[in-house]
Order: sequence, then C-alpha cells, then structure tokens
Amino acid sequence: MKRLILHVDVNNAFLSWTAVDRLENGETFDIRTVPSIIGGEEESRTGIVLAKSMLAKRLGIRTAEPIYFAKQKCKDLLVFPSDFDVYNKYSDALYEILTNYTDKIERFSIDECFLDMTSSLLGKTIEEIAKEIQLRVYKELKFTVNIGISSTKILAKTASDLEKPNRIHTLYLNEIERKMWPLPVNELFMVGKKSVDKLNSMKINTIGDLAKTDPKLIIKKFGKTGIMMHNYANGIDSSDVIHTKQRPKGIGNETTLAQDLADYNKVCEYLLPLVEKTMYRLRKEKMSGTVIAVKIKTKDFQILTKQKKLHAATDSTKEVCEVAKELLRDVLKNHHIRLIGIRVDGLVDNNEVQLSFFDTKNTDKQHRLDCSIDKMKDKFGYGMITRGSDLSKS
DNA sequence: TCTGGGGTCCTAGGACCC
DNA sequence: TCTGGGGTCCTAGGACCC
Repeated sequence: MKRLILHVDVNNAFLSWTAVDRLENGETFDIRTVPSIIGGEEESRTGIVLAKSMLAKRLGIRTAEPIYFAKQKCKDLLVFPSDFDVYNKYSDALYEILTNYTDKIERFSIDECFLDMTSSLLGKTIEEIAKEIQLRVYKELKFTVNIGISSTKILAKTASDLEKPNRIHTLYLNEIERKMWPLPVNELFMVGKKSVDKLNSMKINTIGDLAKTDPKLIIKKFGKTGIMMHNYANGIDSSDVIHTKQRPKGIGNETTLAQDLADYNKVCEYLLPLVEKTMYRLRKEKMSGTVIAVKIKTKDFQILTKQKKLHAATDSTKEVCEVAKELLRDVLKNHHIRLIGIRVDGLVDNNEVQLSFFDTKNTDKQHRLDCSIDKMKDKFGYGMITRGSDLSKS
C-alpha cells in the first residue's frame, strides 16, 4: 500500500522560538523582522551561528559559520544567546499539536517531525491536513513551519526543504525528476561536504546526476553509504515512521575551553564536571554504560579519542571519573587542546543489568550516594550542588 | 579572519580464537 | 620451514545529521 508521510520542519527554529518567547515575555520587538542570529559567545570561543533570520540569510549569513564572519556581512547584526529550555518548550508544544492528527509520529530532531498519515486521513486530502497543521501551529504557537508531503520519509523531508518559509510542498515519485533531480547533490540527505567533493570529481553535480549514475560505481567509491545515497537520489526509502521513543545509544558532554590548555590537572578541572553531568543524565534515563570515551580537540582542530570497554555496565560517577582520568592521561600527551569531552556508550537499561553487579557493598554505597546527590540537584538546582573533592582524588 | 555541542552509524586494523 | 581463512571483539577515526 502506498504510504502518505508528512515532514514538519520549523522555519529557523531557534531564532523563531527565541522571537516568540521574547514577545510572550512582553518584548514588543520581533527579532524575525531584522537581520539577527542565535549564536554562541566569541569570548568563550564558541562563536558560531546556530540559526539566522530570513533577512540575515539574505545577506549571505550561513548556519555554523563564525559570528565574526557573519558580522562582517552585516554591521548591525543582532546576536542572541541560545536557550534550550525555551526550545524544548516549543518543540513539545509543536509535538502536542501534531498528536491530534495521527498517533504515528516520529520526533526526528528538536524541530522536525515525521507523521505517517496513511490511515489517518479521515476523509480529508493530505494537502488539506498539511494546511490545517500549518495554520493551527501558527495560530496557537506563532511560528511558521514548512511541510513536505510524499510517500517516503526522505522525499517528504526533501520536500519540506524546497522553498521556505511557511510553505507546503509535495514530492511524489513522479515529481522527483522535475523537482529534485535538478538540485545540487549536496542537498540530498546524507551527502555532506566530503561526499560532495568526491561526487563532483566524478562529474556528479546534481541529485539527478547521482540518480542516473551506475550504482556499482557509487558503491565502489562509497561502500554501504553509496547504496543509500543512490537509493535516496531515486526516491527509494522504505524506512518507517518510528513512533516509539528511542532509547539513547550513548550520552556525552563536551566543552570548548576559554583558552588552549596542555596541563593535565587543569584539563581535569574541566573534565570532571562534564563526567558528573553525563552521569547525571545517564541515571535520569535509568541506564548504565559499558564504554567510556574521552575526546580532545587539539589547538589545530585535530580530534583524538581514547576509549575503554568496561567488564560490566556502570552508572557510577566515581567509577567513570577514574576511567576518564586514565583515558585523558593517555590521550592528552603534550597536546595543547581547545576542547575536552566525555561520552558513555554501549548503554543498557538498568533493569537489564545483572543484579550481581549492584550486589557488592561498595558499588551499592556509591550508587546511593550518586542518587542522593541527583535528588539534591533536582531539588535545589543542578548548579547549586557540587560534589567537592571526592572526584578529583585519584 | 574563525571555526558548538548533541548525537548515530560505518570502516579499518589488530588481537584473538578455532 | 612456510604457511590458511573465517569469525568476533575492541579501538580509533571519520562522515553525517540537526
């Protein structure tokens, strides 16, 4: 049976949501009406563009470019900080509205959802439903969305990207030749910069070029990803809209340092709070991890990682701290680094972790300590409670 | 000039086993 | 003395997404 998929994509999400939130808090000026961006702080060396207004876009400002460049393109560019609590609030509100239309919804990212409408049309056309969603979101939440309509997720997603903002596009199989094939190949999902360079060197410049190239050539050059790329270019994608909430496979935190550091002890001072945060999040998920990884980015942007698989899954802050410090020692060497990060991978649900692991008195005591600190953080605020020195002792 | 932070998946090489 | 191949697990790195 032919499926009917919608892809709902918030226009300039972080910027729109910041604008709406400001207006709700009594501001009268709508930052969507001028060149403006959401960005990091240049002083803390996190100064890149996270989102831009339409007017900023028109001046050539791009997502992920340094704010320094963006300001050169527009002298009186307004810059606002990001606030993920606000974004999550509007993301949830959007999701809530979408649940009125089908129960097969996949939250693909903070600002994108797929809806499988195959059995939820209720006598309406898919276009009518898309229009209804778009109007209702704008009426109730005051921001615009693009909606793509097709028979597969990838095509619906490509459709929602066609022309912005506040537009609805269809991209059915019989339309791909006209609407998708002329697009530059970088606009295809999963074709990033590295692949574009390789494809261009093969004289493949548009999605149509890719679609019409002998798949054997693509597979030879790109392996498994090549099969996927070639399928996507031809509108082939059998993946389902996944309603059930996915459990995370890994959780991590990383931070850019205010200045480059090479000293192990100083880097540790940054690392340990990151471990604490990651483990707090892990315990919130009621999960434990088996692989601990430390990541550094050197001053010349080389990324190095060092990881270790544990014999048993853990959710203990102390245990992960100890491993993380070892890994940091191994990977840091004499590098001057600008970023430090920690990840816990190979996650398993706590109720699937063998009980024997929690049996020993020591880990049990440690677990209770972690949990009581978590509770205090929940009660008094995450930043109000710190663990003091028990983590830095080796 | 300046280059975030959160993820997922894939690949390739080495160790080890049969 | 010279020499297998298949499979799994682990690690490091890389590509991609938003």
